[in-house]
Amino acid sequence: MATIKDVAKHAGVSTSTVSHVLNKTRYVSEEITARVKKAVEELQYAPSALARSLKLKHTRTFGMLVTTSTNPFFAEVVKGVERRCYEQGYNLLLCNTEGDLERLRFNIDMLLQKRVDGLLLMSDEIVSQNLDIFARHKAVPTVVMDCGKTHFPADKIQDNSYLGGYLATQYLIEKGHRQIGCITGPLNKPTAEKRLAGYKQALLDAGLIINEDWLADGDFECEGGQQAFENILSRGTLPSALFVCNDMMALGVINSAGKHGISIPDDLSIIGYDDIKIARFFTPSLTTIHQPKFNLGRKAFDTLLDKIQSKRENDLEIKLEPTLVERDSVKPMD
Amino acid sequence: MATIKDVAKHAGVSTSTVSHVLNKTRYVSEEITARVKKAVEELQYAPSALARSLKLKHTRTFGMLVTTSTNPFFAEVVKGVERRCYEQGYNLLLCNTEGDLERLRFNIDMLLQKRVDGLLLMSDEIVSQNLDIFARHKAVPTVVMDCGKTHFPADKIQDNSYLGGYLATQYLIEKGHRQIGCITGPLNKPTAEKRLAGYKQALLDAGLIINEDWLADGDFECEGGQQAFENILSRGTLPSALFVCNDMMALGVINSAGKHGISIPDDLSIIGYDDIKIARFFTPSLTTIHQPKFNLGRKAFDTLLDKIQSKRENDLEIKLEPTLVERDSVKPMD
DNA sequence: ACAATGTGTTTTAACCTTTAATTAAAAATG
DNA sequence: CATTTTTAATTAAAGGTTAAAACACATTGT
Repeated sequence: MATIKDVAKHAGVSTSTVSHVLNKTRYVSEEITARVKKAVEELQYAPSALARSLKLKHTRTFGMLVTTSTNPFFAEVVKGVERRCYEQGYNLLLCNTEGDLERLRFNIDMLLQKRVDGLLLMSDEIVSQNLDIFARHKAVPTVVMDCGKTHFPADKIQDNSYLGGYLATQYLIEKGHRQIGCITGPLNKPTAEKRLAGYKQALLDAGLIINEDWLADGDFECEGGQQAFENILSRGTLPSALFVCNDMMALGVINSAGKHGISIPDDLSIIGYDDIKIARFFTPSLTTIHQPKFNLGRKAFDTLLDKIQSKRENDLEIKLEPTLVERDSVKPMD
Repeated sequence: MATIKDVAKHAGVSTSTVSHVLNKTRYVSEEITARVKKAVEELQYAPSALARSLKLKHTRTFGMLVTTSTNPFFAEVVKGVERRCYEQGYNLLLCNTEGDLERLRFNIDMLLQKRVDGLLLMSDEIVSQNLDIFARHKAVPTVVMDCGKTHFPADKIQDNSYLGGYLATQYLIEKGHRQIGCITGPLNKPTAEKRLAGYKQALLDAGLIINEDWLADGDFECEGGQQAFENILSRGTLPSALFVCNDMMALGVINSAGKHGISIPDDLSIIGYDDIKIARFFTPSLTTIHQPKFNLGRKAFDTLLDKIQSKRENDLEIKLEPTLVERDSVKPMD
């Protein structure tokens, strides 16, 4: 591996000059520039980002923590930030926590030792967790991408799950439904809790009662949706519509309903949440609350970059609004 | 940010001693060890992986390139390698190519400048591409995770798509189907091509004819599956069964079939490929060819790690065999 | 003619580690 | 007790880069 020294020697100049022509960081005469470039070419020189970062005190690398990158929702957000990384010449170190707090700590520690320039946190476990880990390191610009408080300073991108929950339920009511159940996420997660709150408020505002028999909590995965649905099913009569708090669980309940001969939307209307890419390809196409996932990823990246470039001190709180997307899984009641 | 020097000064020892107690790389007396540890604690010292890597000439970081990490198949494989990374104390730099060759080159260059210890390539674009980029850098251990030849040395993990295609088609035949169509992936991709070849051979072996009307190619995404299906539909009579070359496209055709009032599996049997996690939650549950995705990711990581640790020179070729998983999307013909 | 200014390049220190070589002190040996 | 061996620590170089400071030389103004 050729180093900058080799190039310098080969071109008969100093390393400093080589550095300057490579980085265009000050004028170097035509002739020498040419000589250096030729040497670079001949030696197949590729600079060491390691040495560069050591000196420059930045790595052009962000670290990102997610609960599970296989979850389509997370996957789409991650892709949004990754795309932006590419556009801005950054790299992304991706870590899954899989709900393991130890893994979370370990990963953060590792990322900080690797001196990432910023941290993107989309892992519910963090919230309410007092991360001593952060104390060990210089404060790194951080953006956290779920609601809930943190014990450390960070920008926050909020998805307004409360509004989403309200919107979904309101839509069902508009369509004439009066018996509306809800399959929530794990209620210790702020997003899940807020969607439920939105649901309840919408019901309340419409003067409808909340039937506990039609409430069940899942795990934001297909399995959990299925189980929650079976749960509700086992308790007797079904509602006419169900607000399922994310699309993955909705997939689970559609599948489960099918097995019980319950037709969606004829026997039961369903509205989901997230609008993951495959939602429109469910059978029936899923009516759902759209989350601007790509934008969320983009915004998170941009906020981080801005914090670094502008040396902004205060912490931002950015709200992204959900919208309803109407497809075929909700039947109007007459 | 405290450095090792600060710790040394604070503990009244040399940096070298601090390094030794931190890395347990040689005996240091009880007393001094304690003093150093105390200093580390008090100064909240966290070593710089950057400086460390510069000296040690390894980064404990792998780079991974995929076409799109949102595709569940890729996502699951990525997660497999990421899990293994965590277990072995590595980090993963994830890059999407999104089919863009320029982006591929740029990313590889970046990863190599960052001095990743190894490269995992799961991006079809590479194949048949003569990547001059590699010449600029020291040969980095690489494993490529799709079939097809490469112009550079690398370990290969192969998924035996030919066998998978054969298995799928054979299964349909066993179930009594005689009119069997196929929706392929983009035929310039080796995996797509091989699955088709397996399909054809199975048909041939059973003495069945290949009806071109029942063949269409998609893009390995939902949309492509839909279009391909509409395509076949528009050509007249449907076959009784369809081998759809990945699960995402299968989702698309199930959705499309639903819209045309075609019932799966009563009117049309479908078998998919990949066995992505959500396949069992399709309606009906998708019969499909299981790919050991997690194992693929794991194997890829392990092969890379082994190459590095054992300094193996030759290139391995590892075959992972697909298996059939029977669910509800194929109806036996009587 | 000579100081002042400007230009293009080099020297050198710094970034933070690890580790081979070295030293100093203690322990063992004859 | 003098000498060798062992042990435990330190010194200093190396890893590959950047950039401030220094330098050498040419140009300009008076």
